[in-house]
Amino acid sequence: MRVGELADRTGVAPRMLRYYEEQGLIASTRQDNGYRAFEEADVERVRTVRSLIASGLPTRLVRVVLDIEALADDERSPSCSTAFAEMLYGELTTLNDKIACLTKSRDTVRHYLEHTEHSALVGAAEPV
Amino acid sequence: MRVGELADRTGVAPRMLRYYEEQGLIASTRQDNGYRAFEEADVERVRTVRSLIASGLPTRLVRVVLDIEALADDERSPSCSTAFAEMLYGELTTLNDKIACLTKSRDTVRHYLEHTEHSALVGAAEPV
DNA sequence: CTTGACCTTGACACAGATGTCAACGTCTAC
DNA sequence: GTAGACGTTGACATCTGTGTCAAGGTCAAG
Repeated sequence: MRVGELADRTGVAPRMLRYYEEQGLIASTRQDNGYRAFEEADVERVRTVRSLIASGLPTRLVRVVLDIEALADDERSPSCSTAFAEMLYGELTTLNDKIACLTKSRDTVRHYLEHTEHSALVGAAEPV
Repeated sequence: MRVGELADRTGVAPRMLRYYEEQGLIASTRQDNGYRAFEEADVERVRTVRSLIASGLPTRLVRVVLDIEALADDERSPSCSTAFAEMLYGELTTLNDKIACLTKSRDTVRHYLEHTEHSALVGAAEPV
């Protein structure tokens, strides 16, 4: 599919899709006419990219996470440099901190809403 | 305490503390000489602000979360406009999405690390 | 009184994510 | 073949969160 369709299906502007490609977060082949060609799987990938970026990860880290996700199934006992592993471990810690912080905020907001006369709204959000 | 001490104790540059104040995320009184005066509780508050911003929340939302947190203990059955409640509900959904996305990425990274020869690193990170 | 550490405000600069626009090529439909 | 929708690249603008610096006030120590 071309960039416009991918944009329609993900809700992400073509401009940003090109930017993500430039940053190495998504890939495309080229048609004879120079148009980008994306695959079905890119729809999911773009959604993941969006979420990760919205969650405060810089593109450079999004790339790492996606790369790891990609080889997770094949290479089950991978070897990597200690430096890389330590970097990942640092990021793991950062991710845990972010999750903890967001969870606390989420609970704060939810508890607040539950105590307003609009508490019915909260019904849908399942506790974790 | 003055801005320098708060900076030392939070690891956040004075420049950013003034910025956060400008954005309404923290408050200070002024001494006679014009110096900002912060309270003990601001140390925690600044840490919270940092975490929330690092988690991708824009300052405008950080303000809302902190405001809610502040009145959570006093006003237990607050009344607010439907529009505000709906906005909060929307943010609640966003927070849940971010948490889910970060959790998935965290698990991806952790599982990867566990399968490398550096798996010993992961020991500290408790599963959630 | 001077020095040095700390504070003030204000400005300018920068990076990352994003919007917008121009100039131009491609393709479909009339 | 021309119009219109869509694609391409490249440039510039904007917003946020930051860093840095200048010009100046405050204050404690020598």
